[in-house]
Amino acid sequence: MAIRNDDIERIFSEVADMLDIKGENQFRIRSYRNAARTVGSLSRNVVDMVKEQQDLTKLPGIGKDLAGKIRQICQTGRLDLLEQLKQEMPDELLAIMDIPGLGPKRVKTIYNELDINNPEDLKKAAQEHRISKLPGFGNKIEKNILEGIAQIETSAGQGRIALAFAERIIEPLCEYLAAGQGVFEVVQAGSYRRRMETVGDADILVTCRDGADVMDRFVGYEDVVDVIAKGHTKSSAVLRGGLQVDLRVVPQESYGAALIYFTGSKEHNVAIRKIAVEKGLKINEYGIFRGKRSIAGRTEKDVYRKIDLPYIEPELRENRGEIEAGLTGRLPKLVSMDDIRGDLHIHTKWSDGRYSIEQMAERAKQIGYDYIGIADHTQAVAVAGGLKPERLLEQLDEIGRIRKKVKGITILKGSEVDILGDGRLDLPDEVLARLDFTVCSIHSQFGLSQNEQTQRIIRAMDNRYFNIFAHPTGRRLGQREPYALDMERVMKAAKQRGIILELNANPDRLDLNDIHCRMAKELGVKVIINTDAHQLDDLDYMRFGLYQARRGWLEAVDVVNTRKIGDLRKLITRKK
DNA sequence: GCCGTTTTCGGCCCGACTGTTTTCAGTCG
Repeated sequence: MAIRNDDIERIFSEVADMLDIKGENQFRIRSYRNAARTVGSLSRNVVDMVKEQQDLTKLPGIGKDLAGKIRQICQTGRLDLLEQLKQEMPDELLAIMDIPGLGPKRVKTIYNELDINNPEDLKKAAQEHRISKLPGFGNKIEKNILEGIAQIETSAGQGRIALAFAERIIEPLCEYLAAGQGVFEVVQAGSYRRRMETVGDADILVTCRDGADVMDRFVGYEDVVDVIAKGHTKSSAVLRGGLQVDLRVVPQESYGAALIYFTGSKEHNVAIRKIAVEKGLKINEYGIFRGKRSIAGRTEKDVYRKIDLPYIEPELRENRGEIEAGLTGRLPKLVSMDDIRGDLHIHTKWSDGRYSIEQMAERAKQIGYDYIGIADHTQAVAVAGGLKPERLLEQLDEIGRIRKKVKGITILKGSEVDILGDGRLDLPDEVLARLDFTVCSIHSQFGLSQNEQTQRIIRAMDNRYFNIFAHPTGRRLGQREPYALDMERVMKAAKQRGIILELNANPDRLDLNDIHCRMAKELGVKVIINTDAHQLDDLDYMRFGLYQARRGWLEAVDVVNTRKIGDLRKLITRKK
């Protein structure tokens, strides 16, 4: 089985957790956690880097020892150290660590004193009040453990929620808070502001006259079902539906510093604090300090400037090289909505869309686009009403008529052509030749092996009418895992053939992900952000695609639907 | 375990809240 980067990430993070329970050196543990993250956010396959005998110690946080361990995992699929740790303690203990309020120390105590190593036994012990008798434990902790277990049991498999869904919960809460007496500013921070594809909890920052008032108002919100913590400056509550909200009240002069702190990521913050320390400064959520004197804090920009960094866009704050880029003036100028001129993956009533070609075109015109591309399904996707070649040709004639009617926007004739199991395209070449462009995609046989799937895709790309590879991994957030494919090989094949990769902006897909976008940029593969709209409002999904593109460091030059129609046409015309 | 114009040792980000304790450890972000 091919080892993926996230396999290595998981192994290292399990090692870190187990070393933590053992009470090992905190900094050694941190090294494993850092390494897990480094590998997890890498835009290249580590397995390939090992095969090519690249120097892994060039990676941040990877030294000689961890490089050796990575090689071992890549070559054998396992890590001796982890196996050894599993001999020393049951790995079910890691499940207990997931319970809120239980960290390594308490888990260790529970395990040593009561020989409990799984959530079921723990639940039983708590019900029998054996936990509260342990040293350092009490009734409250015991009660919290039971609630935590219950929470995990009910929300099992739920976890993080999609960004678009979080938006519908967080925005109304912010409006509610902003309407409170004496409130100056309410701003969303956290992973939501960094526009991560999923959000684990909401982080909201408030400046106001009186913190206690805001906290009272917060816990009084109609959707609050549980208050986890409530202080003068910081409170946490759970909303109906399970989303946890952390609210922080900060003084206005600390607004920028707090926004940085609360936006994260944690890793970004650690990195900038480290730079501050090297300069004899200290950054916390109240400002940036020399000794006890605050030297900045009102705006984010001020704080960054004091450590010689330019403003860093929230989407970049993952400690994936943005700090080094900032220090050397190489930060990307991220693509934005103003750059987008069109959308080339639009469905209509002709297949499984809900509106007519004309309606979709009119809406696109309202948005301000220069062009759109109609791309309905082909016959193989029968459940979606895929078009047979004759029907598609009729549709092309219809688009010809609509072009005369709807002025001020170019309507391109396209098709979402199904990639068949053997790598053929679902339309004969003579029909493909009549199209302005194709988006090609997979809707069947998700279960092929990585090698088979990759070959299938590359074989399809050999067809000279293959322009855009749509929703490349086929994942649906929280519903369907991506099919197995070697993204690096696929991208290299796309690059050779002048094929564009789609970043599908549908919030359930967001496919490519951020790391893939970065990979495309580094390999020189062009990306197109399409909404895959099936109805009018879906056209507004473009912003979610943009968020993801920005997280992947993409600039307008990397994204083809920022081009004028003439330049776009050139990019989707392949050499014969 | 990593890292280095204070390099091969001695550092490694910072603070709030909770619960148990009576001055602080543990957890979290």
